[in-house]
Amino acid sequence: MANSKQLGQSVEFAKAIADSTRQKIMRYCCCEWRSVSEVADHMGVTQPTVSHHLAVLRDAGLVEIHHRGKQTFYRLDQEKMEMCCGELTRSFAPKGGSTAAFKD
Amino acid sequence: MANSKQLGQSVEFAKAIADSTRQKIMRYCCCEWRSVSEVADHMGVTQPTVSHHLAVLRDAGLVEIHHRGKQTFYRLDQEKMEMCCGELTRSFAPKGGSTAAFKD
DNA sequence: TTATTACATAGACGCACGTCTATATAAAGG
DNA sequence: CCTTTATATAGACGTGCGTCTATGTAATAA
Repeated sequence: MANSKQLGQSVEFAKAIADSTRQKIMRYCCCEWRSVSEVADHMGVTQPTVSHHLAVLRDAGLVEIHHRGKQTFYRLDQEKMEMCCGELTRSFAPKGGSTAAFKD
Repeated sequence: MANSKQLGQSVEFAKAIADSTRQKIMRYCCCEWRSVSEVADHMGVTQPTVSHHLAVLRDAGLVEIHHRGKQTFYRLDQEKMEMCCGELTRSFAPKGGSTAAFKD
């Protein structure tokens, strides 16, 4: 039952980022540690909704977590993001080199 | 150009590839032109299901289309794929360079 | 201890999505 | 014309997902 790992990884990654609210959270948590309430205040959704989305990102391994007191801080794992995007590129754009996407 | 459109593009792209059947089709149509029935025969789903998934990929601009006689051929647009993956990387992994995803 | 704060979890609701069968459309041939 | 082949489309059905409210849990302070 646990076959085709690589494909499952890319599918799980795509599902994790396939939501506008989640991508907003990802952008907000991209470069700074953010608490749950901080994220909830910054966006137009409730705190449980934010917790749900952060749990999805956590299960996909896309965020780092850090506890301090009563608060929980999340930050996007940029390395993991780059790895997943790179895997997508290698899977679905094998013809291209590594520079085609970075033309100015 | 509107920066807010980029977000919508990334969400639409993620939604388009966030399905295992669709990713299988994408892999099968990655480097060769494939007819609809050819894809349906290669996978375990019906022809209308394949047509549906190809329509989703077409609406997202991820496949090229070519008609010949009664048949319709599809091929994954690798350039578009690389552009979308690059946009994801630039959005969610801005710290990394263009080579970090390929480290061992 | 109790109260408060921050977050997670459970359950419900509605909508979107994947898959199917049935049917329509278009092209090629008899 | 009619038939066959290849694909697209419509509709139905079940499942998954995003969001909410209500509640549980852990940490801090009085």
